[in-house]
Amino acid sequence: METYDFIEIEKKWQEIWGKTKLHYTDIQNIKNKYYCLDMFPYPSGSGLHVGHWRGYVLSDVWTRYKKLCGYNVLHPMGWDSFGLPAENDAIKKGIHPTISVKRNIDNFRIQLKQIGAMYDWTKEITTSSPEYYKWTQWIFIQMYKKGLAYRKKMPINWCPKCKTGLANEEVINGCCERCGTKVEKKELMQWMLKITDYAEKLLSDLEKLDWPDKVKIMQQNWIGKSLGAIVIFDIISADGDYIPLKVFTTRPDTLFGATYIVLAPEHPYINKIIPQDKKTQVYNYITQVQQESEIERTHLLKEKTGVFTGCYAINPVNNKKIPIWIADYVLIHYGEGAIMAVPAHDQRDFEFAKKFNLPIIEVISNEKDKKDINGNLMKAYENSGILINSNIFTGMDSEKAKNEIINWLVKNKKGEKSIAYKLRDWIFSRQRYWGEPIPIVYCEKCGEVCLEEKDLPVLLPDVEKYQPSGTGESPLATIPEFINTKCPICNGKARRETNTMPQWAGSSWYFLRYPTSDLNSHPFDKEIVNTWLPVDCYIGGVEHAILHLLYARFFTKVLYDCGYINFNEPFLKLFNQGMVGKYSEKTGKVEKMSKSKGNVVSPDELVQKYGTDTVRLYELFMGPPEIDCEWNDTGIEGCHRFLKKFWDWVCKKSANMKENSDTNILKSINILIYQVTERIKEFKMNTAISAFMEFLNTAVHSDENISLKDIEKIIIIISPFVPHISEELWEMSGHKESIFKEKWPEYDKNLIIFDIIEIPIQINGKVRDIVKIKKDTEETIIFEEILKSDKIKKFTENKKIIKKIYIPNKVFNLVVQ
RNA sequence: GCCGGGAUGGCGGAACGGCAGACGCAAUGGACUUAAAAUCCAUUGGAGGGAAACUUCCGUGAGGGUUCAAGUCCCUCUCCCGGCACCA
Repeated sequence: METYDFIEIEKKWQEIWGKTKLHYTDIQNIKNKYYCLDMFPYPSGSGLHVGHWRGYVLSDVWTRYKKLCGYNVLHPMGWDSFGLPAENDAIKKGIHPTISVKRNIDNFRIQLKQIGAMYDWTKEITTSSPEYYKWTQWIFIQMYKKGLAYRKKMPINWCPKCKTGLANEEVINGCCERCGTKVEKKELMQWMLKITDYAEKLLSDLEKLDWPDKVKIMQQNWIGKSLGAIVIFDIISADGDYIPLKVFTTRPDTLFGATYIVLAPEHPYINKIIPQDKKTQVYNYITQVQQESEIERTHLLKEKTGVFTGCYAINPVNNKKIPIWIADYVLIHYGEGAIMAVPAHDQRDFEFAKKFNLPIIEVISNEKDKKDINGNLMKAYENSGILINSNIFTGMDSEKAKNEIINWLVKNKKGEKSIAYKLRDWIFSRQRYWGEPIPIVYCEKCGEVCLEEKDLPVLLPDVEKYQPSGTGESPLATIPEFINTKCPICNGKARRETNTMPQWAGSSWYFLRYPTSDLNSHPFDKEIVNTWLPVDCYIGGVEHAILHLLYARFFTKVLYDCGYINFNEPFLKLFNQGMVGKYSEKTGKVEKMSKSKGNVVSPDELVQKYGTDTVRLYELFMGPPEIDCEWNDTGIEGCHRFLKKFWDWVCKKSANMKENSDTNILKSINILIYQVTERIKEFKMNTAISAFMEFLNTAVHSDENISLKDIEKIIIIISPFVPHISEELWEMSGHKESIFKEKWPEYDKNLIIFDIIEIPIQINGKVRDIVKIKKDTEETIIFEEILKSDKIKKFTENKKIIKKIYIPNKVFNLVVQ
């Protein structure tokens, strides 16, 4: 009998797959199409670790399973190769990003092939190649033409270390997502994408997606829709004029409790309304706020600060004159950048009112909350209730009052129903080198001009210095050959935009490019994209739950509205594999594997020692694929033992094959097929593997005969997990063609049912005996059987059976007293 | 603070409301071997009783509840992980 020589076997089959191109997809054949997509990696210099393997092995098992089920599967791979790390590397080591990226990609491709995964390498794409980013620029143009891309001077999140602006989504706890440096504010002209125009669609379309609830909820919260009202307060300005001021509130029912107004420090009205004598004080405060970083300003424990403007506003419902304040707890970019403060019913307003001694008027009754000795609230009451101190609305339920007060406001032209979203427009420019140049020029005569498709791609020029200037300009700004250009309209002198796009740009549409990755005339073939997309199953880490997935959905919706595609969601099903962590000596915690944490486990030695198939099996066996896990080397032995045992068993049985399998083993095989099929479908790969182990444990102890046909079924159903050994065993049993051209076997429904079953007999809920009996035996007959049992008699003697519960074929419970 | 998710042997983890701990690791004892590795066999949640076949009680983070029956459903709490964070 041959021994299991995994090194030879794996080498052999990876070579054969490379030659036969078995897993290359015929895009023209749209029958039974299935698009399975991995989130494409950023090709870092440190290569793949066992954490990367987990997702790729999972998607490969799923892909191979789908192929065996008769689907024409597209499973491509590519590189998200623009972005900061390559550029930082260039700065540090002086290697041009084009070169380091290419080297890293070549290395990644080799490492991915080591997994033995079924990628179609003819569809490979690289976001930093001009052939690709030409079309990223093209999409930008489409957005520009629709008015979805615009320029705005605004304070952006500035990372002093990366020397670039960051999207709000890239700021974690006030720090740079990438390097952890405290983010500062910097006023710069920025390109923005109007993702807020799509807030409602991005929110409501979540409903139709087969995504983990967790991710949907995260996106929901990120978009942050709030129903409320805009209320118009008239301001009496410094000059005595009345100026209408809009505020947004979700609690119009508390309008009678509004005791002051707060404007964000950036509110445009401030200049207009401040009386002369207050100017110094107010501007000092605003300057102070501007100097604070976002993290300081938004720190929750921070005491409220603010300044009185010296002006007043009129509450439209009761004509009360209330003071207008400026405070940094009101944010300019949300709602109207101004609020009506209701300290009795909003904790933030309450704290502010307490600090500055502003009046607190209760307008929702509540008896439950404790009050101090003077009968004052100790904290704001934020729930609903019955209105008090609210004129004609007094006595009304607050939910009803919301509508009634809005109606009153509408009737009196003092407000309206309104919706606010937390989602903000997407800051789309980066002051860095290694990204897609934004296809815009500034002409002396024509001003801002967007390029046309024929002008694309705007190529990224070679530079000698990658260092960002730090002034907020990209390194491109130092290259005259790049900047100086001609206006496409008047042919006059023009300057190029020097900002580049963020890393998220290329990954926002790459799934559209794969099916026709070589197409030169268009970003994608409309017809082919419409048949192959949306992606049927998207597999990747949960860390992209908000950013990447939201941006990709946004791009898809824009292209849909432009008529380029006929679907408006890119990913029908999403599966997030859990991360693989390991204890880091540096941080003293179990963390995601990374070079900087020093906790990376390379698969190389494991592959050498046990083989790819064993590593694949172990990656899946460690636990449920969606749950995070901690890497532990010791368990891998079990998976290797199993494969050796499986190899030996198949070899031994093959030497002595019979025409038909014997009853018991046939039954076990059918149960195995049933279990494995169901568990793969549910992505429960760990339990699918234990089903194989259980089967083998009984099979090796059975001397029953087994037929070739049945042994082949087992090899087929194990092949998605361990493709190399399966191909070898398949070939050894006399086949010339790849096992992946086979069909997934069916199980015989009649064979997975047992005729004789064991029914636990419970007394008061505790199992006291088990009876073996024919399936579907009548209750009365089972009961007679039960009474014969000595074990049961022990518990029923001198007792009364007051209740009998029989759950057919499951359990029999006697309640005795 | 708010929103998610979780807590089961020494460890990773199984369990449509129906025999808790499948499968694997580690450990212990044994077989084979000059010896070891590999392999195979047995034991392995805790406590008690029995010479033994066996048997009783307790056990799924804590405390309540629903149910004939709860790891699973409901309420309260503790701890851990993830996301958001002055969003009016």
